[in-house]
Amino acid sequence: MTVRVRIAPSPTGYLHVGTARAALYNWLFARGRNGVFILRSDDTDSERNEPEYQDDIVGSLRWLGLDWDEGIEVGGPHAPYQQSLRFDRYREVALDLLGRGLAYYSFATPEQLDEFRKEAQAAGRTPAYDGRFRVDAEVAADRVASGEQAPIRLAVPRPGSTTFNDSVRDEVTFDHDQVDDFVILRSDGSPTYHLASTVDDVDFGITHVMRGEDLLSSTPKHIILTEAMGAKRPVYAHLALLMGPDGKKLSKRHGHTALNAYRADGIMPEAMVNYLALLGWSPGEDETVVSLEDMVERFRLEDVTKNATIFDNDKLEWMNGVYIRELAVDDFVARVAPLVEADLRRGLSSAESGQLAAIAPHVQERAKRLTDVAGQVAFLFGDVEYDDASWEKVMTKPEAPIAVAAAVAGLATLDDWSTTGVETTLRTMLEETELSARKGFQPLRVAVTGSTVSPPLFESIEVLGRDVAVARLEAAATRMGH
RNA sequence: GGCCCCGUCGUCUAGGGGCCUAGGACGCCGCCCUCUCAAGGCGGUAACGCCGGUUCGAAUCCGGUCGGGGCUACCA
Repeated sequence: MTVRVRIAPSPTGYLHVGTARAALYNWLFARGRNGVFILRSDDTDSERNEPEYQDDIVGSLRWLGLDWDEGIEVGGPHAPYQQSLRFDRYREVALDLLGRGLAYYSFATPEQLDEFRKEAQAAGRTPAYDGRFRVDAEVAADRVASGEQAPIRLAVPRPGSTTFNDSVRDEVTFDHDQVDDFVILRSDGSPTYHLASTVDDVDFGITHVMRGEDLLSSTPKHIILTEAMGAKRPVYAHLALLMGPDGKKLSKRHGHTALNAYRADGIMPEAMVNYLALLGWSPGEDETVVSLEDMVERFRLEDVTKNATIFDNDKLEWMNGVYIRELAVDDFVARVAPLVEADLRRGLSSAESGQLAAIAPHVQERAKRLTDVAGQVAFLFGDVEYDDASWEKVMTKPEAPIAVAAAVAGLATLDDWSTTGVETTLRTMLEETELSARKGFQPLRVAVTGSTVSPPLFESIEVLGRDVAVARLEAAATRMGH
């Protein structure tokens, strides 16, 4: 039987990193087994759905490099893959269950239910609704026929229990008195999540349901429903939730929860995938940088950890640096050029593109995020902006004017304008002025780049060009009062 | 409150009775390299929540306890 898995986000918010991780695990599982990966939209909540979110979900998944075989925007044999378009089907299932006595119209009032739950809780019993206010089928039918609106609840078999074998958690059992007679169809005729989701899983032939642990205790409901529909239950695998640094469920106050924010912050999709994959899964050996092919080949549900995992930005950033350094230089330039232009708020001329390409290898190994680069190369494409602290720290020292003057003298007449030419000239300057490299070069760096921190000095000067470099040195000399 | 899940360095993890004086990675600290900052190299810091039990032997098995998390809607 071919493996069929799905990810089913609700378009009520941007793609959450936790959902992205679940999507990745499903994708890895499918790809490693010749399976089918499906993207479905669980958009039953018309109040909170936004097209913007749907677009973000699709776009973010694609950005990560995850493709799907059936679903939103690609269609497939079970189209549409959008719950809001399948309400008739859910109603049909609910009515069928009703007809077979497996579900019933519920006339319990919210007050009754509320009171029941309060009493149960006060008595230390479980507050799950057991259907005690259920009325006779004929009575119910009459009331509905006379126009009364009522939700349909599933009649959970009592007494009873549901046991299932979770692929990551092993055997889990829920006694049915922990499971209430939950609503499957609201009184307005719309389906609840539980109904829509399990009908789709059945209809779409889903074989493995991999999802967040927050749905673990809903699983018996889904199993009872599935089997009431006469279908075979899928294999379940519940992934532990992502936590913030304080151990609480990852939320906005911890920083970013939306995947798109990481993209905007200069995280590479390849790094994100690698990081997310290892957040709760281990290939078993002492490896941290793993190729996508390796992941596909080695991913197994049994190797997914049960522990809740804390999202660690530092490690993500480190890994992003690793991936940035692995890039071919021209690929790096291609990814970074638009960011530099955005920062400049203008396009790069072809000469400037050449400068960017020339300095690229030197900033590539210094970047942790793609967005770091614009700031590191800004000195090439505009006037110098002196960083106050840098100026104060370096240019007020007695050796600063000496070093700058000597550099101007040397560079202005340099014939061989190359990295080595610049270096030789400046090292000669060092000997003449009897300054250490540190003391002699820092003033030049500040004069030329505006900061004590920059790409390597000789390369920076070379790429800047003689005219600009010398002009900046002279301007700095003037500013120092010499 | 009830039910369910989970507990190895600060974090992600390896480990599945002796290979564990517990390994790797991030972070942090130190040294080296060095024109700054990074990168890189080398070294260091740091964990089996606790209590019992089983066993010749327990991070590994069992029980309890404590701690964390999830669910407990006509939300998803």
